[in-house]
Amino acid sequence: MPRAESAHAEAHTASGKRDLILRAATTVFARHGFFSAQVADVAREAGVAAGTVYLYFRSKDDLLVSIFERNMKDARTEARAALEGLASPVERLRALARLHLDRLGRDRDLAVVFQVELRQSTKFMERLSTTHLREYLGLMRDTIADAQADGAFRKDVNPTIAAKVLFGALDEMATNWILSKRRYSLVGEADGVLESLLNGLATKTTKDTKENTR
Amino acid sequence: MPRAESAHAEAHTASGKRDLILRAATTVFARHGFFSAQVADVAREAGVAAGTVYLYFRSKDDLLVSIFERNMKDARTEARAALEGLASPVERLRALARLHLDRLGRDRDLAVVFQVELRQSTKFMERLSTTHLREYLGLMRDTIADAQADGAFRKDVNPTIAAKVLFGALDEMATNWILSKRRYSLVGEADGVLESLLNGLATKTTKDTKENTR
Amino acid sequence: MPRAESAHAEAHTASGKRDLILRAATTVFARHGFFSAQVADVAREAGVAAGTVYLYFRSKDDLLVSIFERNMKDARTEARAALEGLASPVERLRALARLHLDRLGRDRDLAVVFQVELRQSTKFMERLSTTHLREYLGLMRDTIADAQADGAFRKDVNPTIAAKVLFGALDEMATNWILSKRRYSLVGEADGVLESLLNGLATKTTKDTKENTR
Amino acid sequence: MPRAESAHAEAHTASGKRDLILRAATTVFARHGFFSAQVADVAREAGVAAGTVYLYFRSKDDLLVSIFERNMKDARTEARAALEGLASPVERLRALARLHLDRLGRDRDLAVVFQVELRQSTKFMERLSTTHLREYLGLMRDTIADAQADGAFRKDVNPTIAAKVLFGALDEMATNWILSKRRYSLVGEADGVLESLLNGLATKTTKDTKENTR
DNA sequence: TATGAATGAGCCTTCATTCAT
DNA sequence: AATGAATGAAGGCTCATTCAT
Repeated sequence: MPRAESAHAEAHTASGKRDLILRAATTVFARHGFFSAQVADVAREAGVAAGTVYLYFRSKDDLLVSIFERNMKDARTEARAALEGLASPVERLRALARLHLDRLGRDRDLAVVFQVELRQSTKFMERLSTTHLREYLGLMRDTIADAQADGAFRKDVNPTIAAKVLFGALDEMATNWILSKRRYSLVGEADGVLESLLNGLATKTTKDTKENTR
Repeated sequence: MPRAESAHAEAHTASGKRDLILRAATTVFARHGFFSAQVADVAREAGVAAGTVYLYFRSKDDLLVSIFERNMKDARTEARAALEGLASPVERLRALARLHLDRLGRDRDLAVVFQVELRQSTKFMERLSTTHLREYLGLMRDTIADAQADGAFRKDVNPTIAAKVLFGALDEMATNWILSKRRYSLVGEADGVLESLLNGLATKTTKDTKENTR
Repeated sequence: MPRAESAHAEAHTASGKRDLILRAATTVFARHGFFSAQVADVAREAGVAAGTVYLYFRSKDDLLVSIFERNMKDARTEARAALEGLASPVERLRALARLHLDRLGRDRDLAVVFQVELRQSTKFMERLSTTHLREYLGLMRDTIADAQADGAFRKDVNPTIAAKVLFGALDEMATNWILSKRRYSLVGEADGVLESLLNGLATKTTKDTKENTR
Repeated sequence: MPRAESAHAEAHTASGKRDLILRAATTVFARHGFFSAQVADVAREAGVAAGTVYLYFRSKDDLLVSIFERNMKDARTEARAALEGLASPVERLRALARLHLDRLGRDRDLAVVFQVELRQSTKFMERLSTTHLREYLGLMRDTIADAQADGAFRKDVNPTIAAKVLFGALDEMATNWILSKRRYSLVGEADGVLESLLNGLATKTTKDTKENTR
């Protein structure tokens, strides 16, 4: 997080104030919920006047969307860098899972906004899922397909379904973590999820029986 | 209002009108989103006056919570009946997954409310997750533990994590289904999810290597 | 209070039920205030259905007005009987004052309605003051004029003003009594008021000086 | 809106707008009654938007209470100044009575609010009577006690009762004045009230007889 | 007569957004 | 660029009254 250095220092640059407000919005939305939160609360948290928010954002909705866009952009950059050196598709999948949980686990307010507030209504959901999320799921699916081509993954599993299973599992880990009263490492869950999913729950004997016939 | 005829038949019993309103609320919340929807819309959809809603429900929030409670109760009853005859833990897990997706897949409006609208804010989320959801995850975890005791499942997987992975995967299937423009059978996804999860993505050779070392 | 015998017995006669509801309204209006009180509360207190109230009264306003009319009628009857045997105007005035405070002091709920709830708005006030109150003040004024004719009262005091002073003093006693946390006899205040007013506050010497010149 | 011109001059100071709204509320409450009056009416009368009222007042109730507080504060200031130069307790009592009626007589709308609207319910009444009114009655009682110590007033009258009689009499004068169709000077009634009360209604002969024995 | 479920008009209050300074 | 006072649309909820039974 580059802005961690000094929020005050950045307040004098245009993009610095934009980030300042976005950061405040994240905190406030996480604390009160998007609908209950007032734009005035965000402004107060950011230390600016209510009107100033509208110099940087079109609307309250735009604040929420911008939090998403901003962080997805960062996440993409981070992911590109991390995946670059990894040749093995399996390793890339593991890195993806760890990045996903690490990013949310580092910032609880952000996690709340991503896991709860962004799912306000189908209006947001559809908008998000048809763009970034589709892309993210696509990346997972492709990586899984690569692993299948490699021979590392079984070829008789639909990579699209497998990607959704993985994403869903990670998503659930994140949601559970923010709702839990216990404080534990979210990224620490990544290996457990992957282990379950890569090697399966069943013992070898079970695996041979044809259970999935109707 | 096409349902007005059948609704009329139910209108003469107290619980009939309550159900009528709950049904209308599900439709309206799914269509407009909980926050955008107006109580007056719900009333109009149900064919009653706005004030009548408040004879059966304390508040707009109560409508949302009641949709959840009502359906969880039904689901529990249905689940109990379905699981009764199944001795094998693995079969019970499969039944659970199918029931989960079948229930949501049968009623798209209900699915939207469950997958989107009920996750409005941490206020609802916490309330729901600390009661019904905890119980549901607990049932999955216990069934998985049973399978481990049976020897059907590997013992070196944490059943709590495995339960979350399964629930998360099913949840993601449901969310993808409602957001998708394509019309397909949601319950049909159950087997694919289970197959991925039971037998894992990895080929046997991959499984033997120690991939999950950091 | 004739209805004291048995409210239940009277519930079977038309006027009995009317009185029952009026009694309930007095209690409820005193407890919650006229505007906050709901017609349904009155009905519940009376042990009848909400709709039944409208068989006996035109509106909620009518309940309030009827409480007033009913009690003024009783008061008039009582006053006529009490004043009949009294020849001395001064004694009649004293009897009037005692009756006034005694009637309110016997029934705290009624007192609250008379001292507070009936003064809701100029709408009620004007209606009441142009009828019953005018008559009541007129009775006081005439009695004072009689006392002046008798030689018991000074002739250089305007009887209209004196009547208002007396009524205002009694009214204030009643209002203070209902707002006071202490429990004391309201009618017991009558003599003190009269003593102050008849003989004045000033000592004889003071009385001779012309203080009331501007 | 005839007052719009002068109002405009005040609109530029924060307290100016607050006063503007309070003034409008007094007019509207006097005209329609507190409960029938709408906040929107008050806003319209003040020439501001409905929401603006809530920038200066917490609630509709707060408007009513603020009218009271505001005027009691003014009245106290005025009374302190007027009483300062008066050594004689009797003169002070007379000044108090005249101030009381003069203040209400100068502003009919204010008088209506004080005499009628503020007596909405025991909720308001108790709140007001336990603070300002208690203090006001206390001031009257102390002044009467001073007059007794001076020898100007008889010592065998309870000053607390005498204070209530005086206050009640003034209060009744005010109420009669606002309900009367006739237009006359309210403050002009002060001397008549005091004359009655100071010197009493009874002639000297009557005074000697012990009428106040039961 | 009596019921009480149903009605629906009405209102206080909130708060995203604007705009004069 | 920044302010924050002002706006006014919008909606959840109440409750007096009605009416089919």
